[in-house]
Amino acid sequence: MIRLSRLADYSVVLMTHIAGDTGCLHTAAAAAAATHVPEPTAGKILKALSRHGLLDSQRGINGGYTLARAPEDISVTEIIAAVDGPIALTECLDADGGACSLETTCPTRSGWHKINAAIRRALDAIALADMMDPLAPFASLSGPAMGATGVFQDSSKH
Amino acid sequence: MIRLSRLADYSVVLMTHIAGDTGCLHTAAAAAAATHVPEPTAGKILKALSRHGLLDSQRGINGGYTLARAPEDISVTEIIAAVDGPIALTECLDADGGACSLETTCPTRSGWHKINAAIRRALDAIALADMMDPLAPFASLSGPAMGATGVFQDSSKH
DNA sequence: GAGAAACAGGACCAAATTGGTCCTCATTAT
DNA sequence: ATAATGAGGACCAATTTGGTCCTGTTTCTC
Repeated sequence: MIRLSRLADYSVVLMTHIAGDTGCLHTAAAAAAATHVPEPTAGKILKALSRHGLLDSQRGINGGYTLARAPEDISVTEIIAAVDGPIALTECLDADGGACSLETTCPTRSGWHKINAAIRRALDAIALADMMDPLAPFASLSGPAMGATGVFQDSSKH
Repeated sequence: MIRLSRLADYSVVLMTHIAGDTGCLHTAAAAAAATHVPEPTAGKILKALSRHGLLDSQRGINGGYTLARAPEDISVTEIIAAVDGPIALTECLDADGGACSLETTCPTRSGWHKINAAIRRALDAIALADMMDPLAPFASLSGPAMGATGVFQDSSKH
């Protein structure tokens, strides 16, 4: 129903892997092997992440990648956006939002904006660090107000 | 970054249109014309919505569609799911979740589950009625707890 | 009872997007 | 100097999406 691109998925997996061992460099080949992401694709993703400032890269022999920031300071949104471009649930929400011919009449547009913002915020609040620790997921987010909404509490069905 | 299919977008627009005039039947052709959705595609979508119990259909001459329930009782999630299938942000979250070869080792899987649930809940909470009234968007949701989180408050950037 | 208008369901095709591959260049340590 | 590694971009293949069409079936009107 809502689809995240495979590249975006890969990029989070790769970032999580690299975050799992900070302090040493990870080559593209090694990261690909560890995560089972096809190597050329992993290379492509890592380049993109580096270009967007989420990874620091070191060239030359013995080069590789490290996290540019602490895992707590990297949001899932940033990772996905680096690979896939910015959030846009529907076409008319894209960048300049000009393409939609229904612009003036479309009664749902403002509704989509709200939904878009809601999802963006949900993802913004999740840091790479939260993806790494399956036992205490999103504990850092569960302040009193947040916890009360239930939005971040996993459904028992899952 | 996160993409909703065009069909899903159309389906919400169509539902909103029909919800705008309950009590009279809307033919596929008329709804298509009013919303500027290509007619054959609109027909396809309306059939799907009807099949999933979101619309009631009346056959024969003078036939058409009406809402099966009140706009307040139809969630955006249902509409999208009727057209696109159930939410699944990443492949490994799909139905039986068997396809992912990293299943046992993948450190991000539980993280995705959480994100998936969060987004699902955000959408579940939004009813068709909320899409129709751009001036008081999601007012019904803004109970004290919900309002406090800010999740549903539109960013000022938008 | 016949015909027209509308939905039901599914087959099918075209095109856009995605994602994967490869090639060449730049950088750096040994 | 050479080998290993990242940077960047061109390119191709295939999946997915979305749009069209055709053949029923139902029901109202004349």
